[in-house]
Amino acid sequence: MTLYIQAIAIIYKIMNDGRPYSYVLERLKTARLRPTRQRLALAKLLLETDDRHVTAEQLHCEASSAGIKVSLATVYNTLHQFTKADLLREVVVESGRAYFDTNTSEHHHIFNQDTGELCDIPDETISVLVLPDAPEGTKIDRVEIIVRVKSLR
Amino acid sequence: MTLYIQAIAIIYKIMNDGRPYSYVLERLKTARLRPTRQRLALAKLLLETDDRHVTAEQLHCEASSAGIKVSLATVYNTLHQFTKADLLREVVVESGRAYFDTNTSEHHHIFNQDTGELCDIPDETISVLVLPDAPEGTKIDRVEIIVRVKSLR
DNA sequence: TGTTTAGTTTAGAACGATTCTAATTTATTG
DNA sequence: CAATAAATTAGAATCGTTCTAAACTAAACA
Repeated sequence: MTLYIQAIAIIYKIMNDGRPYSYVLERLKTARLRPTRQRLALAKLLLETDDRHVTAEQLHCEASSAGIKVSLATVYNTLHQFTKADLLREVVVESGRAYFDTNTSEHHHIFNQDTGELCDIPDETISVLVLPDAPEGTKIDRVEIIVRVKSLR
Repeated sequence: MTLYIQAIAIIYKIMNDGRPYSYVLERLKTARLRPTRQRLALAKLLLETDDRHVTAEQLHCEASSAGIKVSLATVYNTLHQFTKADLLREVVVESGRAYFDTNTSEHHHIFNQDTGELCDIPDETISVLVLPDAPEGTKIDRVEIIVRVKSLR
C-alpha cells in the first residue's frame, strides 16, 4: 500500500464516519485534481447534506467557523474546479454574486429577491413547454427556470 | 402654455420625427423624473427600436458615439430609474454584468453563453405548464426562463 | 526512501462592474 | 427672476472576483 493510498484512506475515514464518500475522490481523480486537505474539507462541507446553495464568501466564512484553514482564493478555485468536475453547478440569479448548487441534477430554482434565499424546485412541480429552435449555429445547452418570489408585507 | 410645456414640446418634436413618443414623458412624469437632456437622449437610444438588450457600459459607449454627453454614473442612474418606471426591465443571465431589456412585457430569453448575445423568445413558442407553490410567506413575482445555448464548434 | 517535478495554496495586488460622494449644474416653483 | 429641489458629474470607494508570483505539498521516479 503506497503512502498515497494510506493517506487517502485515513482522510477518508476521518471525513466519512462510514458514509459513502468515495465518489468525491473519484470525481477529483477523473478531473485530475489532487485530493488536498482544502479540497476534501470543502467537499465535506458542501456535500455532506444534499441540497445547498452557497456563495464563495459564505463558504469561506463557514469553513473558517469550522476551523478549516483555507484562503478565499482557494475557495474560488475549488468552487470552479468542482463545477467543472460536475460536483457542483453554478446558478445565476443575481448580477454581481455567484451561487453554487450542490444538486447537479436537472432542476430549477425559487429565488427570494428580498432575502437572497435560493431553493430547489422539486422536478414534478414544474414543467415548461419549450418550442423555440436554437438560433442558427447554436445548440441548446440547458433550460433554466427561476421563480422569483417576494416576501409578503 | 407654460415654459415647461413649450420646452417639452420642442424636445419632443426634435426627438420624434412625429413618431408616438409621449409615453416616455408620461412614464417619467408618473415616476417623478424630470425629462432632462440626458434621460431623453438615452430614452431615444433605447426605445427607438423595439427590442434591445444592453449593459450600462454598452449604452454609455453608444451614447458617446452618438455625440451625447453623459457620464457613466448617469447611465447607471438612468437605467435603474427607467427600470423602476417600467420603461426597462433587468435580465440576469451572467453574474457580474447586468443586462437591461427594452421589452417590458412578459417574455423569456435565449442567451448565447459563448458570445454573450441575448435575445427574446416569442411568447407563443414557450409556456409554463405547471408551477410550484410559493414558499410560506412569499408570493411569486415572476417566472423567468433562460434557454442557454452554445455556439456550434 | 530522497529527490525531482508538477500541481496547489496563498497573501495581496489588480480588476471590472457598480455605487457613492460632494460639488456643480439644471429644472421647476413661487 | 430668485429660491429650492432635483439631476449630473468626476472621481473615489466598494464589491465580488481573478490574477500573480512565491512558498508549499503531493506524486512520480530513481
